[in-house]
Amino acid sequence: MSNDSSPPWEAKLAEYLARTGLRVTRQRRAIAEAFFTHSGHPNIDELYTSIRAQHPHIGQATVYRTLKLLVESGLAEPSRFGDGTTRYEAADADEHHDHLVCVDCSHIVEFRNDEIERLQEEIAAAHRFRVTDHKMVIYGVCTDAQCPRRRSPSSQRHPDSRRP
Amino acid sequence: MSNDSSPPWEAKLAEYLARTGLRVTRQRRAIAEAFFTHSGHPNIDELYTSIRAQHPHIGQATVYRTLKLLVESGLAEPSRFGDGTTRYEAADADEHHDHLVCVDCSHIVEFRNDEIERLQEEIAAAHRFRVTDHKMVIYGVCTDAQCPRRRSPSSQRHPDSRRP
DNA sequence: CTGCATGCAAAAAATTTGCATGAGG
DNA sequence: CCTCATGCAAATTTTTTGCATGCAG
Repeated sequence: MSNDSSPPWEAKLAEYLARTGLRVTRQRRAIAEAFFTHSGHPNIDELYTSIRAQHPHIGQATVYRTLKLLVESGLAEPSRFGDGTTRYEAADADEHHDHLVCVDCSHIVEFRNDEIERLQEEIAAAHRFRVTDHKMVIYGVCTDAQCPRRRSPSSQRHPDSRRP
Repeated sequence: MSNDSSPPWEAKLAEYLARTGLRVTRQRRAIAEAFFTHSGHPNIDELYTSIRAQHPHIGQATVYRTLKLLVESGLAEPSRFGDGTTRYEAADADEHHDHLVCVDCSHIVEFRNDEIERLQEEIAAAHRFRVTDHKMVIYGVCTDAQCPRRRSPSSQRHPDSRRP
């Protein structure tokens, strides 16, 4: 793994950087690779940790700066799921999806629902808004044993504005 | 204004505090009153500022602590709209609504759509989740002159993980 | 070469917490 | 009275920024 001739994000990133007059640096490539290789919805700290393994002297600030570039270029998408950190995932311009988050184990399930997407456009139009983006997060609890960290069925409010 | 014999939240708050073995203090009453009187979706800083006018020596930490109580009691609901702060609004248990946020002027419009609510339950059920809460925010731009701070039609990405 | 990029550490911003003092029931 | 609550400041946590130096083009 990681010896693919050229992953698709490489060209998109290079194109964005060129277009914006920015440079393709070793760090940006390393951070982008770590990001696109990482599973799930990592936050900066998790990315920084996994990057450090291969590139011990990349600074955390560079990870922040590069993820911001990835978001601006449309390659990454940020979300907040209530743990106080911003989490990122690879963006797919024409296949937006939303999230279902288990408040017990923090497991995240992605889903897409065209009807909801359509309703959102409809609602925005009714209020004379042109949609630029939208986020929907459903917080819940697994009703069967799927949830690995399943706990007692109390204290199940959504975790907005909570820190661990 | 503010000389109503007894606003509805007063009893609910007292009941919650009693049930939890906590006390009804001058500060908690003052903060709750400021919160329920405040229009829009204030954050802690905005609440603190408006409370200060009447109660100059209430500390910011008390505002944080009290808003947490209001959320736990179900009287307030927290949301994040992308400006880096947690904003609060009075909660209405059986009339959940979502938000439409203008990325130019930060104006917030509330809306409710039963079809979306229903679809959310359906989606959660399909993934064997029991919904505890959900949040949907549509970011957009006013398409007519409603938006007071309307600016150039560029730089219109949603403002997640952004600080002012 | 020249200016953007990086690392480091300090700064900011939002929120939480420790502790001595104050006050509700 | 006896806790719980508060104010204040310090501590935490996440993210941003300043600056001297490094490196891409």
